[in-house]
Amino acid sequence: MFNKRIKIKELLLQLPGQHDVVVMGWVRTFRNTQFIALNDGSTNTNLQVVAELGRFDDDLLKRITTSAALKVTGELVASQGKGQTVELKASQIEILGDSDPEKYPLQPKKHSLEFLREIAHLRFRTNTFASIFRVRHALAFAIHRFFHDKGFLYMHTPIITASDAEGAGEMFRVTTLPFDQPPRTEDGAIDFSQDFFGKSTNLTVSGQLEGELAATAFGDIYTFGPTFRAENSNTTRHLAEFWMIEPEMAFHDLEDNMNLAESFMKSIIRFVMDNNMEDLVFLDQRLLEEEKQLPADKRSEFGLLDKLKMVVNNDFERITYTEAINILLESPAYKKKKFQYEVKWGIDMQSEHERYLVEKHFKKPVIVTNYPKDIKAFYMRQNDDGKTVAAMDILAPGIGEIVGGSQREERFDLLTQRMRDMHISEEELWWYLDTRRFGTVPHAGFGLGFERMVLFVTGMTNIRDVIAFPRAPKTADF
RNA sequence: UCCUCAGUAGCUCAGUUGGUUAGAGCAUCUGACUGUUAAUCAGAGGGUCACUGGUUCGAGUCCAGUCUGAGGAGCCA
Repeated sequence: MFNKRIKIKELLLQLPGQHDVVVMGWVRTFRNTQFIALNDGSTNTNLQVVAELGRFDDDLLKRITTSAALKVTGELVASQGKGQTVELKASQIEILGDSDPEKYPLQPKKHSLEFLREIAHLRFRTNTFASIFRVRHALAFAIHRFFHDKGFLYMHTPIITASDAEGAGEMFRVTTLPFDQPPRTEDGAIDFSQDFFGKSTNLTVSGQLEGELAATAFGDIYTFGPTFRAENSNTTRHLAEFWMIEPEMAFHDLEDNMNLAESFMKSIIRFVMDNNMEDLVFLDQRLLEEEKQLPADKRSEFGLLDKLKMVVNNDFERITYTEAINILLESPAYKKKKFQYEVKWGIDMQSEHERYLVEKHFKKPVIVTNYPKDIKAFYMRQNDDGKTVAAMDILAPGIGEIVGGSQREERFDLLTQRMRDMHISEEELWWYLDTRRFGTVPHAGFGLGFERMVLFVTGMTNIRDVIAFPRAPKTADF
């Protein structure tokens, strides 16, 4: 029977005097053969368990080592010590699972994030990662709540797809064909008609096209699922397997889209501030400590909490691509030739340009709209100027692009023309084009990289630290 | 994939111009102490200096290649 157990987060709120309290958790430290710091993952605040001298056998005390799992029964009493108001005076201590101190790699001290990445299966037992993953959970929950409250339908779009026309990068192939001796057609090509699905298939790079199908029946839908990109990207903000949120709304234009994206981001950040303040305070302090190591000019201008408050309480800056280029052209950075890459209308902005806009010029999230059509995807709605499309990217300080979206091209002729220009097969996407054949409507949507959002809210800087078991080039452990 | 930097004890790191037996703090183990807060004090054990090859009388140190990691860039969310 484990259900008498009370979680430490809940117990710490209670008044002293209760008897027969049962807690279970893992030992963080055991000080002075008397004081056990016990953690059960419900909060970073440890419960101090007091094993009074002489009350327990030496054999038992020796087994109370870092990360051993314990069941403790006792009385909640006011603490005589300074670090806590209440503590648990143990009457019974049971070792549920031993932890060999010679082999257990975590110590009660600061570890580097690089080292913890190598032992990702144990890093949840550190305060930093416990806070990150509680915040990650809260964000995921807040996302579902936000859309549910607005009457959106949660769609599960396929993970295996036969379409390679989504145009969002390299894909992972899915096949059951033997890779050493695949069947061949007469002209020597691999014969996918003999493969499991009877055609060439891949892991999805986006659920958007399927999302549009659902949106043109339900009105408002969203997807929230895993996404796979086989790009050889070795950066702090790319993964081969990541989670993406893709809302798609019928009867929405670009402005509706921006309004939704902005209120969405603010709403989920506010939810975390309302429900996980302890974790945010911890992460705020962690960031402050970490940045003390950096030279003054490399430090963030604001602390984590200040940054989040600012985002929630202020409107995002909204500018067009053309305005963005003009700001860059008139910037001191440009005049002093600080940019490595050329700035002129028509370029795909580089990281340094986006950084300048967000971190130097506006110092808050920026929504850039109406990009040149030549640098954007085929499905984005063409503007009347003939040069730009109704796209919008939200750029966040320290992260870069966090949201990418657009109003979709709902006009059949313009869409198919664009597909021909960009050599995208109309035959293969016949089902997608059907939405434009039968009751087409203005609609819009966006994609938000979930891990990038978690980075932003936790103040972490490497995306591999905000997903439990990161998949990236040469990395698929655990 | 490209550029830069790094790889020395379980962890974090020092190691001089190439020169005898490679060091420190923390962790671990042993003992002491006991209202501690990453407890403290004393002692002990712990190393294929990433790997392969080369230069040299002699390589942790110099050179080449490989692997791994970090930061930046590209691709993007």
